[in-house]
Amino acid sequence: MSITDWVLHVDLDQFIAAVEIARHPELRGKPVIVGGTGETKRRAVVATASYEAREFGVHSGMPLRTAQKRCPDAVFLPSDPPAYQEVSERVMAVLRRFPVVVEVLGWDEAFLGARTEDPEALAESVRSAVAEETGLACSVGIGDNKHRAKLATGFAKPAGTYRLTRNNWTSVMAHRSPDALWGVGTKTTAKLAELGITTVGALAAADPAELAARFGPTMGPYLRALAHGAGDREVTATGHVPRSRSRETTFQEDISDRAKLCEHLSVLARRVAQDAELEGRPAARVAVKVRFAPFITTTRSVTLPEPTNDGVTIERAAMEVFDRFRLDRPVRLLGVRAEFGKP
DNA sequence: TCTGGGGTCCTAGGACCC
DNA sequence: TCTGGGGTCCTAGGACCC
Repeated sequence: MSITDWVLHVDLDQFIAAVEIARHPELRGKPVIVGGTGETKRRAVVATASYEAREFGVHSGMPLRTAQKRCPDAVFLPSDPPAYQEVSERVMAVLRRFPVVVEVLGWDEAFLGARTEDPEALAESVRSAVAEETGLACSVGIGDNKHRAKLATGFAKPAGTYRLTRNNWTSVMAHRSPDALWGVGTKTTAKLAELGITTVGALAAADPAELAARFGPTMGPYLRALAHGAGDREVTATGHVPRSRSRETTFQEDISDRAKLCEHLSVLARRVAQDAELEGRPAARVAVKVRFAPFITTTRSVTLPEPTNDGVTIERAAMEVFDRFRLDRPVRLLGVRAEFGKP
């Protein structure tokens, strides 16, 4: 009898939309789009669209305005993070009742580290327990590491299970575009295309030296390893220690007035200081982010003489950093981030 | 496609020191 | 002051993810 280590990736289907549908049952079967305040005229993007809305080409990250053009009959709802957080905690509690290690990835995702001979059976028990106790559907990817488990979930959706391991990696993945990999996006895919690499299979066979020359000594080999399906297999339940806390605001209308910007900056800085204090960790650096119209983003930062989460000090540091920006265009976003020192 | 908010990790250049 | 090599910190920016 052999006991095998498996990684399961549990991902709730259309999570935010599903929570809203659960509390507004009359919306079931309709295109539902959640994001911002729900007002489609405001600057905001889609957090989650229901499967019905996705039929119209609506997806996460799309401006609400665009979503409304594509799907004028959709129901638009405001985002309600505390509600999602609460449901998320209930789901995670269900997962923790299984004999597994649970590593939470976000509101709607978790890795499970499991010792079992039948991961499909475990996945099905998880799916039915979550459905029964929360009313939510989820999909489960089964893999021999986190990377493969995560990608497997994509093939499991909706409301299914899929197994991706070294045995079927090549047949499932080799022909796909590199951005199918977890950690490879459109930019890297475009750079790879310049090297003549347009598939996962080609990336797996690429010359490591050439990749290192293009992407650096760490990222180059890492990309090739990803294409082989390599990945971390360690699932840990220990909550992670945040590296930073930030707050940012996109203005409904661009602001040019310096005094108004300073007011916003001061509010943001104090909120960040509060967050840092709640975290119980002193900030070592303070960064200010300015997004100018049309969409030009720059960041400046400073190392504090001494780590602190004193609100006045953080606010003053943010102001000093802000002084270094040349405000030669209207500003659409301001942000403040506190970075914690190494523990 | 007039593009939110909250994060993480990597790279690279310059300063500074030995 | 015709000038090497390495280590580390600081800073800005890029890319990606949920």
